[in-house]
Parts: sequence; C-alpha cells; structure tokens
Amino acid sequence: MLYSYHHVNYKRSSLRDNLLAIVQGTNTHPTAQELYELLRNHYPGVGLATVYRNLKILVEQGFIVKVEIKGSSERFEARLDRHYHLICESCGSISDIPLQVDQDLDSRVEEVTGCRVIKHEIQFFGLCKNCR
Amino acid sequence: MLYSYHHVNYKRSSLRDNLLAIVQGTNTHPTAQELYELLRNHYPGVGLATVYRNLKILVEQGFIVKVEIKGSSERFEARLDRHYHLICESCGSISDIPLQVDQDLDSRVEEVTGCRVIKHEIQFFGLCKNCR
DNA sequence: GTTCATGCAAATCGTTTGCACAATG
DNA sequence: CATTGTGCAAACGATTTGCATGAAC
Repeated sequence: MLYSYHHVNYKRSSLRDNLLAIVQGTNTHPTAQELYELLRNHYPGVGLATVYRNLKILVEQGFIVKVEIKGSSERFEARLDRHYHLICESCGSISDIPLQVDQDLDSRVEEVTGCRVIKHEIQFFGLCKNCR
Repeated sequence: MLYSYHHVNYKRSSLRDNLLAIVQGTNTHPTAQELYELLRNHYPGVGLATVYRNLKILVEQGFIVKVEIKGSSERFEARLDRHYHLICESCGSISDIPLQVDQDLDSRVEEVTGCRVIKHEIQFFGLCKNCR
C-alpha cells in the first residue's frame, strides 16, 4: 500500500465469481470470446469488455493464468502449477502435458548464455488424440 | 500446380531482395515496423503494408521465419535451423540460445499423451547479458 | 499483355478505455 | 457516500485487404 500510488480494493461481484467458476470448471483453455458466450447463459446482458476486465482482475489476483498461443487469441486456465501445452494443428485445441517441468533446463541455459533465466515455457505442436 | 487452385509465380523485386538482406543481416528478430523503418533508408516511399506483404512471401518461400513472442508483435529471423529463444523481461530483446534442440522430448510426449507430436518450441524468460 | 508488386486508404480483429449509471461495502 | 462493477460505444494497435497504378516477365 505504501508503495502503490493507487490501491484497488476489489469488490465482490457474482458475475466475476461465475466467470472464475467457468474457467475452473474446464480444461479447454477458453478465449475471452468463448467465456463471454458461456457467461451469457447466466448474464444475458453482459458485455465483452466486462469479461476482459474481469479476466484481467482474476489474473492479477492469481486465480487464473493467461496463456498465449501462437496464432490464437488470449486463452485462460485455472491450473496454477507449471506445465506444458500441446497445440493441435488440426483442430486448434490445447491440451495440458502430464510431464514434469524440467527445472534443470534453466540453469543449463544460464551457463551456456550468461543470461539470467527465470523460467521457460514449452509448446508442443502436433495432433491431439481426436485428430491423430 | 495440379492441386493448387491458383498458382502464384512471384516476380523479383529489389525491395523484397533488400528486405530479405536486412533480415539476414541481423540477429535482433525485428518487427515489421522496425523493418519498415530500416527499409525507408533505401525506399523512402515504401508503405508498411508492402513490408507485411513481402514478409509473408519470404516466409512462404522459406527464406525467413516468423517468431511469435508473448506480448510482442510478430518478429522475423533468417536463421532456419531450429533453436530456442530467450526473452529479456527488462528490455524486451530476444536472443538465440546456443543449446542443442532436444529431439527426444517429442517422442517422450507422444508416449505420455497419446498425441502425435511434430515439434516443440521453448521460450526462456529472464534477463539478457546487458540487463542482468 | 498478363500477372505480380506497390502505395494508399479503408477494413478487420482482438483488446482496451471513457463515460454514465448501477451495485457493493 | 466513496469506490468499484457494468454496459455501451468509441478508441486502439497490429495486421490485412481493395483498388488503381506501375514494374516484371
């Protein structure tokens, strides 16, 4: 509080609670547009801008994570543990990879490059179970 | 030719040759905007749309590669061998990582997931030599 | 003389912002 | 009541497209 010029005390909103529940209830890494359409079932008058604003807040609060995928819009997920993704080049779906994140990789890159490495992300490209 | 509805025979253009030379002559992974500004030294009247169109053609021809980086515009590079990237979280620069690409990883993910894996990409996040 | 390349302006797509009003604490 | 949440429309940045003209083959 001392160091933040403008402190925000978020108020509760059932719309945001609901949005969070939707993201937590899926593993499909939905886009803002998709979440907007789902949310309209409960909140018919909701605007897309409100969805974007609430997604940003939920990310800031640490409840969800934004996933940026080559050639696609922003996507969101509620899995907070680090993991890798596979993008299906046929249907565009995104799956979580049940593979241990290789912590060693970062130190190896530090040694080789002389850069400071904080983390890494891996995207696999291929065909998902349905499309292969 | 038989299977493409509309076949395109690209014509030579000194502007495009020049654009390619610029990308080949740097390892900074420039954006279209940056290339546009560089190209204007030789072609003062060039339009940004022309740069985008020619970059697309050069990618299609396999002379350059489009690099998509979290939170940044499209970037381009002329290194055609597979390699990993480090994004500096301080200055935003992108460096190539002199690390062997792990081909094994793809087959391991195939085994674990049951998906078909064609390739993977890794982005490291941290601080480049200058910023650390 | 076709077909491709170019410049310009307008269109598009995904995302953000400003504003007036409603809801929360 | 002070502050945040919401809907709507407008703004925005990056990229693409349409069209008329110029260059390449």
